[in-house]
Amino acid sequence: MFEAIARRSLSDAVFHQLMNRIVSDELPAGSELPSERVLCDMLGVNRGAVREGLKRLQQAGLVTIRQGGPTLVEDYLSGAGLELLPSLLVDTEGHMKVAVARSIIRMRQTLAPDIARQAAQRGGPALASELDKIVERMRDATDLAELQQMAWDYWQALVRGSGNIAYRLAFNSLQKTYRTIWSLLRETLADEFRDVATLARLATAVRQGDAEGAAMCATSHVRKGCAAMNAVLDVYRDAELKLP
Amino acid sequence: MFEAIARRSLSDAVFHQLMNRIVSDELPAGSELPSERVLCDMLGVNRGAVREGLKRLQQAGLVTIRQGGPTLVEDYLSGAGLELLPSLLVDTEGHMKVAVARSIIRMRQTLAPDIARQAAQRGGPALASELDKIVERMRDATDLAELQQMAWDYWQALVRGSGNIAYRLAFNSLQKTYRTIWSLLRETLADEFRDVATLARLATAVRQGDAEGAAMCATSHVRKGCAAMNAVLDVYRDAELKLP
DNA sequence: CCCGACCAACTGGTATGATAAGTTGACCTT
DNA sequence: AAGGTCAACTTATCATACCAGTTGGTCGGG
Repeated sequence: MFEAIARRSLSDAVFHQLMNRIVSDELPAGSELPSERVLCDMLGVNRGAVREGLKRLQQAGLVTIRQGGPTLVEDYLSGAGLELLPSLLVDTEGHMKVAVARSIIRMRQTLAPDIARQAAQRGGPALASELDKIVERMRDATDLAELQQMAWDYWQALVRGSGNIAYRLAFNSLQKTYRTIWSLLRETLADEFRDVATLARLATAVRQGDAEGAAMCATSHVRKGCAAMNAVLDVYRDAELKLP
Repeated sequence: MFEAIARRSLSDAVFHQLMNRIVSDELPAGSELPSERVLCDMLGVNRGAVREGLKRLQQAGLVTIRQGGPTLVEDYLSGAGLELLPSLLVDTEGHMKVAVARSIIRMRQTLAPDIARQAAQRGGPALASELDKIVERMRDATDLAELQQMAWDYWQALVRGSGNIAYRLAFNSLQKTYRTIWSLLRETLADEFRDVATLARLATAVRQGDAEGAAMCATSHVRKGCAAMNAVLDVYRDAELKLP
């Protein structure tokens, strides 16, 4: 019903404003940022806030800071990591970039089977029980929003159970990205969420240590959602999709 | 011969010290950090430096900062993104975590074929020519270090050509990770680097738009390196590998 | 002419103080 | 017991110094 009041610090505001200007090519790669003191005047904040924002841009690989020289904008496609994905998917006006969305779908489609495979190899009955428990709750779910959250919990458990740290970190980055379009995904992926049967079969495969069976379950499960998502995106071919 | 003098700012030092203490569980999830002022005393730096470091920890998903309350350490396996991988792979004493290394190898093995597949679908002759050019230079290479760099350039071009933004960002994160063990990889992956023939076949598949052929080339190419790497890691089963 | 020393005017980096604003928990009132 | 009040924390912000590195010039000796 009620949602938390969003509060952002000044340095957050500095960071996001500059990041958005960079990813929108308003500040192209190779261009110079104004000096810290000038930025203070332009943004109307103190130097500490500007410095914190710039340091975070540097950490994100979007700029390089040199003492004595100007701060340079880097090519974010070459320097930034997966954590930039949420900002690339949705721009400041709330438009979703279709090309980015397709990229994410593809990555999910590629990783999901191997996550399931490795989970079956290393998860054991403990993981299988955990998955079964989530499946049970999904069977009883009435609300689609609940179902969506539980489907996510299922994958979170699977990734944890895979014991693959790289997958887990990538999954975290993807989660933050999904959250930006969470409500849109709810309707689009509804059929995938309701495909509890396949998730149950996947859990069984995990229990039996059937790696290839688990991978096949994962493949067929995410195929549903990927197809639905691509169908939605096809309507907007290479355009931008206005989010509600 | 000579290498650049590494200089790090105080806020960098603060960030890295705290990050290392968090990923080494010296500061476990749920624990509270000292207040900014106390940290200033303990670390012997000014508050600005501490604040910049803390803000970066927050951005990395390692802590949550609340005004009025203590700064809490988060579970980095649940909150951090792929950009944390370099810090997890090698600890402060220069020991490589074998489990992390295996995770990365697996991710590479999973993503590589689909990167090649998508590159073949979308790269076209322009990409193929670029790849051919790199292959030619690799054939002439004498130094293993040069070969390593060019092999990397090859994959960089392939990922760019795939047009998949998510892959590209993940690739950037992986690159920063590889760089931390660059010299170790040189010897271990030597056989993969010398397998220029398969890269040439992959380029041909890209030129012909043969997606599945490209994927198969990629699979067989990275299999060599992955096997070699796993063989090295097997010696150190679940232990840590001291880097030179 | 060239090269190096020098210097002034930038740049970011550090330090310190004061003030505002949010959180918490004890305590007191009703 | 529920709710209001307040003191003692915390982080957030601001302002102003000064330190340190880079840059680009001028200048003088080879």
